Amino acid sequence: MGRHSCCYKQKLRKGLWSPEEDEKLLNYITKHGHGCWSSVPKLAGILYGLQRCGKSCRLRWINYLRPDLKRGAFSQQEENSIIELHALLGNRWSQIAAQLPGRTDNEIKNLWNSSLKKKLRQKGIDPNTHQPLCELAEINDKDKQLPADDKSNILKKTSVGSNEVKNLFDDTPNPNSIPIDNCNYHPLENFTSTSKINNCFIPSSDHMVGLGGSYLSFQQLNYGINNIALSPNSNNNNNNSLCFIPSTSGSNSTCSQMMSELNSSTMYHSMFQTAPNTKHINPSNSISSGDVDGIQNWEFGNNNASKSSNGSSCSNINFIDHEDIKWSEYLNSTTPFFQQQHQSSIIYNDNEVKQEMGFINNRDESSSTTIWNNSNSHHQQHFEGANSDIYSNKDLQRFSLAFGQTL
DNA sequence: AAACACGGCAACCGCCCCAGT
DNA sequence: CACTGGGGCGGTTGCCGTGTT
Repeated sequence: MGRHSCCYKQKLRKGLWSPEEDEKLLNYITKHGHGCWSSVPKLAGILYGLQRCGKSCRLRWINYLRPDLKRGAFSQQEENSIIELHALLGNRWSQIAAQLPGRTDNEIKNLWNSSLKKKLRQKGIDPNTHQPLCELAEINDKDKQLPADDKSNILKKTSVGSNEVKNLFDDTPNPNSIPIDNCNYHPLENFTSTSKINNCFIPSSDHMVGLGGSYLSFQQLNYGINNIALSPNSNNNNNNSLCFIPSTSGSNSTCSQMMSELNSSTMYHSMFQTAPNTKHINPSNSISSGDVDGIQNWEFGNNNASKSSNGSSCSNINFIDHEDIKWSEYLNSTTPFFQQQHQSSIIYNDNEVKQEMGFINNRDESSSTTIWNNSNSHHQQHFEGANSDIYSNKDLQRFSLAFGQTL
């Protein structure tokens, strides 16, 4: 390709900017604005004798001269935010920078490459996947062992059934797994090579008065969702994001509240609203807004038998039948997670899910976003200004199976 | 004191996307 | 529809200061 056209000009300087050059560029942009960057060197060259190409001027302005830049070292909070955002967005430095006022993508990229990556590795976390290093090693080993046919048939193996579902909630070591010292986490074999979505963004139910539970249950989710956002990560096919968006048309205040919280969540916007290629999927038939309080009953299956949870009867609403929601057509062609067929009506109640999944909801901030990371340690990290739960890969896999039945 | 290693950082390079023609 | 140029982005390079041997 060669150098950019604007740099073919003769006598254009390269390398570090001198204070004099900074002053020339600053004076020019202060008085005239930058406008078309390619014209900056022409005009600034005439007016101030600046001998730089447009690209160089743009970079210098954005990364150094811009008046709204925050100087100095990154705070611990900023570092944490970068790590968390990187887990969601990958190497989309500009999008990460958009969430950190006064910081540039270049700055963040440098920090990541020089410091944060090492810190994560020291903690035993792979900086690319944000998963435990031992888990990754095991996944890779397993993938190498899988014959091609097995890989292509993995989804068939995960077709919904009580036993399979139960297995998904089983964290006990796989007897066939490769032992790794000091690693007590064993990935879910059926999903390791088909994971396409690494983040699942689920609105919180902190304000779900009367529904019980301080986290979003399947039934609540199922009731309130009529929109899905998928945010493919072009840089990392295994780090896509998915969001269940609550109904905005439902008559109940819970859904409105959830939507309001979603809209005020910077995390949500960074993941979906500002992310390129985000697809919002509106089902052709929205979910009817029935009596929320009526959805108290809920059946769940296990290896032995189905049983009912507490609550009154629930004859009208169980899971939304997948035929009522036309997500499946789309999702079938989007992510293997949702290629599962609607085969059973296994549903878990809140306590069952909470217990089985080991969620320990000890959030002490009423308005925070919580991330359960990929490990089974239930480590939580908090964001400000949001009120949502983000479940990542492993947990999403479990959710997905359950949702797969309804989609 | 000199050589070397390392980390932080600024800037460049190459590519992609998109609007205009 | 194809081409072109500008803007933007992520990867990479190389300089420089500091610490270590």
